[in-house]
Amino acid sequence: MAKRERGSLTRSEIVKVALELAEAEGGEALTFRRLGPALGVAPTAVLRHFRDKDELLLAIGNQLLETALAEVDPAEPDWRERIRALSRATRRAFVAHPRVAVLVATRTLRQEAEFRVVELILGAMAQAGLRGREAASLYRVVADTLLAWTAFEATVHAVGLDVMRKDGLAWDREYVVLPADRYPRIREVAPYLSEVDREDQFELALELVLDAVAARGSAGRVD
Amino acid sequence: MAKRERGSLTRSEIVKVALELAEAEGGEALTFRRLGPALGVAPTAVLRHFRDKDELLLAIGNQLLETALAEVDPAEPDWRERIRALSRATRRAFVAHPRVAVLVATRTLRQEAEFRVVELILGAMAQAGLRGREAASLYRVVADTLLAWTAFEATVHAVGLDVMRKDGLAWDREYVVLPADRYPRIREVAPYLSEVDREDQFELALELVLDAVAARGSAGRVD
DNA sequence: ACCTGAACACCGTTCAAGT
DNA sequence: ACCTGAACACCGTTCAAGT
Repeated sequence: MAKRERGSLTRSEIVKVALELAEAEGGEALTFRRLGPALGVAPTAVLRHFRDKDELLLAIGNQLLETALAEVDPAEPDWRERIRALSRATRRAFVAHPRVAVLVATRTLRQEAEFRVVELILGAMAQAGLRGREAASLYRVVADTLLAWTAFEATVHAVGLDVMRKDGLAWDREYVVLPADRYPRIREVAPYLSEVDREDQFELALELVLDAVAARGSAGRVD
Repeated sequence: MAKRERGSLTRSEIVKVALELAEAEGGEALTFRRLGPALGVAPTAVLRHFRDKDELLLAIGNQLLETALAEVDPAEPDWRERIRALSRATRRAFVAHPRVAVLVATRTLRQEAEFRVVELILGAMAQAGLRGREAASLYRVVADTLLAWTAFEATVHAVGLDVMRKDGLAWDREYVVLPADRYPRIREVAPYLSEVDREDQFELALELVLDAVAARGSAGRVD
């Protein structure tokens, strides 16, 4: 534990170390009592910078989104490509920190980075030709699809790391052994389920939504 | 606390009371120390029926899915309608117990009811004309879309109940107040965001996926 | 076989006290 | 202003003991 000068503890360093701690030792290791010492400080010192644990969690989520946003070129002229870039970057950022991602992916962050993401998606909707009510509706489909898939993928990866937990998606090892007479379809498709590429799935779900946006927006398109 | 005979504590009663307790007092009230007395029993007695808290949680999730499945008519001949019925029933079951739903919606349950859901969706894929690898791929899009939206909606409702928490999706109250120069699109669309009907959104996302399934399956359709 | 009660090893958060 | 240390009110889980 490095010695610490008095004013040297910052929110951003706490977030960074918390992220590392949770990723290295698992989400359940993310406690003030372990985080303090990891920062070279008393467990309660962190509470001088974050009101409570939830505020720390949301800040960590914001950090993941910031990382994703940094990879997106806002000058990219094609709105579909802009959404793809955002989606892939978000997926990468969250999957790179799966154990933390599962803790924050389903949360509404209400932080800077989230607003920027919303603005980016809404900008794409507008360029696709969507306005008002319809823009809001399709925005939600896009945003929630991104959010949902990201959360899902993060869960899969986190579970892969936490070999201890009984949770999981080991279709090949578990589902194949089910009684074939009661679950004939699962039996049939099980070998393919285990080899489905998650990145391809993510792209596919994304394209379905973008197709819908394009179809509905084509009347008023600006490009 | 009703007096209890010795062998009278069952898994199904524990699940039922746990569901009620969590729904009435919030997810964080779902502890063995509170659940025991609610059942008229010592806190640790529940551990005689569930290995640990996680096993109890998965059993609660299974219970929600059972409720949903009971509403689906497996004899419905139209595969799209079967998926719609399943999706709506799942949505209803989870939204009816939002505080519990957020705890279990993103989990892989590996219980009876989950297998039945998978089998049902895969059956629909087969009837749509999808086989093997493609059936597996589109199954995942359908299942994950259902799962993700259910989790999302449950979160929104749970947050609505937990007025205490800072979390939420109060677009109308919060986002409108953002600096318009930095977030012009949010400013424009904010009023519509708050009035988007979630059930419609759910249906829309679902239809997009069903359209994709129908398009890819039309070659080998069985009907 | 099923349940209890004490004990163990943890939590987040508050708050008076230190520097 | 920032940090510490003790204290408070909780957790899940284990285990010897009871019936």
